[in-house]
Amino acid sequence: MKVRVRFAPSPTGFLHIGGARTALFNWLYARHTGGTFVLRIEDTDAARNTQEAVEVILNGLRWLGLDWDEGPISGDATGASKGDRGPYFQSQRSENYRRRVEALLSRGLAYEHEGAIRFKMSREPVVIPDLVVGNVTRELTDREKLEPDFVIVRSDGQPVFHLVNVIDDLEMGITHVIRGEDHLSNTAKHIALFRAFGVEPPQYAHIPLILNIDGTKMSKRDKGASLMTYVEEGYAPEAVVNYLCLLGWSPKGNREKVPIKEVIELFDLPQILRHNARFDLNKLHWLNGEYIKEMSGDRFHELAVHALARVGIDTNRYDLQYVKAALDTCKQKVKLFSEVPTFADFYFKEEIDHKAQAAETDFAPENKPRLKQLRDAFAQVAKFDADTLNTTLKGVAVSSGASVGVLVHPTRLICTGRTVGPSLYHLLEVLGKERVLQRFDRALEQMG
RNA sequence: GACCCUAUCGUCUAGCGGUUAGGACACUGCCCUUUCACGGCAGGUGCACGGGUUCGAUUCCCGUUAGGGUCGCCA
Repeated sequence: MKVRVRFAPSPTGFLHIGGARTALFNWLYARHTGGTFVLRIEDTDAARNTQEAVEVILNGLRWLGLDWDEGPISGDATGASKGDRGPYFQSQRSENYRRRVEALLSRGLAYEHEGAIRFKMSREPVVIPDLVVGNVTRELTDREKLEPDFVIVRSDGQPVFHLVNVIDDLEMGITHVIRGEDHLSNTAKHIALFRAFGVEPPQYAHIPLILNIDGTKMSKRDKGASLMTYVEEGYAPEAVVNYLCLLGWSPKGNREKVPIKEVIELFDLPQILRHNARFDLNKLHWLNGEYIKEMSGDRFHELAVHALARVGIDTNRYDLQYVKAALDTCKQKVKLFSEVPTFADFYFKEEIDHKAQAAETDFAPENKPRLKQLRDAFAQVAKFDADTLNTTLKGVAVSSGASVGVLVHPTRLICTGRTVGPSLYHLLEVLGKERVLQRFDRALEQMG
């Protein structure tokens, strides 16, 4: 039987990083088995769910590169979708639910109570076969012993999650339910419901949760809980996906950076770890740097320009070759696109603000004659390239009796305003003689 | 309160009865480089605790502790 898995998020206005990981594992399993990945929107809470909230999810999945074979095409619940098992929005499936509830009612498996409809739940322990956790025997809690039956349709006529989730999985032919471990206990209800509908439940695989680095639950309020954080902070999607794969699963062989194609080949449900994992931003950061180093210059360029635009730097005002050359000096240096501005903003500013603390020492009075000499030497060079500038600066150091460092640091500060950045001589070359001399003149003037 | 899941360096993990317990991130030195980063070398830190089973337990079983989850007319 062909594998059919699904990701069934509720459009709350953001995509939780844990949800993204659940989507990823479903997608991986579908791709690994040659199965079908279905996207279903659980928008039963009409008041809260908006089209924009659905778009957030769709865009998040697209950003990650998790394409779905069936499901919505846009956030419009009544719009077109792909696949023949729709609708893929629960808000459009009321008739299916109504029919199913009628069937339960007529067979005496559900009953009305205070305007709501309750399902007659098994009083016996339910065994949950789970591909990750193993067989779990779920007994009733003391509270459930008081009242084992549970509401499937509210008194206002709205069906509840447990009901619609099961009906949809059943009608959409879902073969494997891969979801967060927070659903493990509730699975007893789902299994009972499937049987009430006369079918055996799908296979279950409950994956461990992602916790904060301190081991606490990651809630909506925690920084980093939303996938958008990583989009905005300048992470590359392939790095985020790779990192997420490493949480609760391992490619073995002491490997960390693994191309998604290989993950698809290696991935399988039984190897998923059973314990929760903490989200380690340090490792993601490192991994992101690895992906940046290997990405094409064009892709780096595109994402870096975007990062600069985010802080108000419009690179379009500059010559394309200049922008490319400038960004090339940063590619091997940054680990995050949000770091690009601090490495490259000086290329795109006419006036440089010098970091005050560094200026105190670098712009000391005794440095001024040496820097003036360096400025004039730079003005004389025939070819304004890194090698020439390197030898020129060293020559000035010798003739002025200063150490190279005494010239290097102020030069960096004069031209970039910062104490860290790209390789000095290369950055000078890219800036060009005109800008460099301008910046020297202005700084010399400020030194009084 | 009840029920369920889990437990290897600070973090992610390899391990599936006998290993000097391996790797990665992070951290600390040194080298390279007169910025930062990369790279190279070196280093410290771990099988939660207590009982079993076994010739032998990180590995199997039980308990304790700790963490997480669930018991909604939320999803």
